[in-house]
Amino acid sequence: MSNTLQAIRGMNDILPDEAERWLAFEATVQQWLARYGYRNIRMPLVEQTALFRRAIGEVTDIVEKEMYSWKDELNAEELTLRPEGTASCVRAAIEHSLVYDGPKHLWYAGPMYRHERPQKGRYRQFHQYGVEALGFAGPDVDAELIVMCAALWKELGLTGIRLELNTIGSSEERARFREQLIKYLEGKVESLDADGKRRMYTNPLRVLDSKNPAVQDALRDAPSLMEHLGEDSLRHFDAVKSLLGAAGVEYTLNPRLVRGLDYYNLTVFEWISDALGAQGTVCGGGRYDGLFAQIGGKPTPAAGFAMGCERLIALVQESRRATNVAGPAAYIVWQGEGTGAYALTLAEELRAQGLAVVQHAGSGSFKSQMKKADASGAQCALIVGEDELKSGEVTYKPMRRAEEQRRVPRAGLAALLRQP
RNA sequence: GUGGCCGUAGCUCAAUGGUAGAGUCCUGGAUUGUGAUUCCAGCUGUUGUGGGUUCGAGUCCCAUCGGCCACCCCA
Repeated sequence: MSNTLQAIRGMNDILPDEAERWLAFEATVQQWLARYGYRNIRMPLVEQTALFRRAIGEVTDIVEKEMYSWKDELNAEELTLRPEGTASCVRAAIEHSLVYDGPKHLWYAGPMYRHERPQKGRYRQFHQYGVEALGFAGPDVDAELIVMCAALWKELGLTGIRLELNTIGSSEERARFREQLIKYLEGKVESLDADGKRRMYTNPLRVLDSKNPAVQDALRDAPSLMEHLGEDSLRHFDAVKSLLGAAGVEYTLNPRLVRGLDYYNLTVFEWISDALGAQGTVCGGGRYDGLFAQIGGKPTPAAGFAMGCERLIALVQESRRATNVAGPAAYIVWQGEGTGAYALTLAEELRAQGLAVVQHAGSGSFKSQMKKADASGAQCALIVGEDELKSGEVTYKPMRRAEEQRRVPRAGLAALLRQP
């Protein structure tokens, strides 16, 4: 394709058939958010690079190799296309003192950008819904966030999504554990793979998450984070677990779940499906009490999660038999001297009464117009010819049920079209 | 970023190294203004792109772009 332009790798066009599924999905999600009292916030797609470096962490995969960053020569600013939404959301909350008069429930949606090798369910531009509870310290919020996810899966008709849960304690507890872990890893250097060696000092907790069997073998006697947690952290986690139990939400504890962004503490979770291949995480989040202070705000507890639209819509599509999109109420077929204006005003009249009406556009024989009417999925064809024009009528021809066509006066058409 | 498989008509796919095809879609027709079935006819290609080997390349080789799968990572 030397001569033709195509979309950037990993950035997809969403064509009408699929876009309609997106609209249905988003309508469901937004109603669900409203029921939980979350309010919308919209942030720019571009932020200062420093925001993500500080929020997500210097040695995370996202910051190390996945960000679309560049220098805007016009203002000598280092900018980045957002790889996730939480950092922007918290930045906005600090900038506008959103939690000054109390905690806030917020949600946002939109594209995120990560320069990874594309794969099904993993794109360079992908879309998330993010849900953030800012200013709430208690475990009840963690539990509510998780419970509301479960409710959404149910509403979307999704089954087979499992919840993995863990606690990673406070940053102090993690720091102490980190030292112990590094000491342990130093004794096992020969058994680590390249990735493990690289991460040993920069991000040793992620070494625990390795899928390499040899590495896992070497980790058999590694110290566990859970044993390094203090009473407060354990109590918080117990409260989350017991609330989930009360709500009937099942989970599996995954002590190796540490998540890829540095800002998390205490509760972390992922919702995972096995129906999507290797990109099975459909939603992930947790508590991030340190983030506000980390990017220059007043210390403020917070928790949230993000879910991936592409992956969820793929699941919905798989689990639900294809719902046929409703066509317009009518397709106007017109032919003959002066019928164009008659058809146009008829269409506008019906639309003004809330009906979806497609008027045939362009040339085409009568037969081909009828074919288009059928292909549009319209409930009926409205035929306007010179005869109808003269008498001020319209020929009404139902297309989805066995019923004879008939001439009807223009006046009562809207009511007729509304009948099931 | 690493490794593997793949790329032919709008779509789904054929074609021993020897003339690029089918189905579908689309367009027109089967008595004047009637769709979805049927019948007839027609349109559709720089075989992703660029090189190379060969008398001859969709087919073999190299590069490149794109897709899929796994790793990695996460939504």
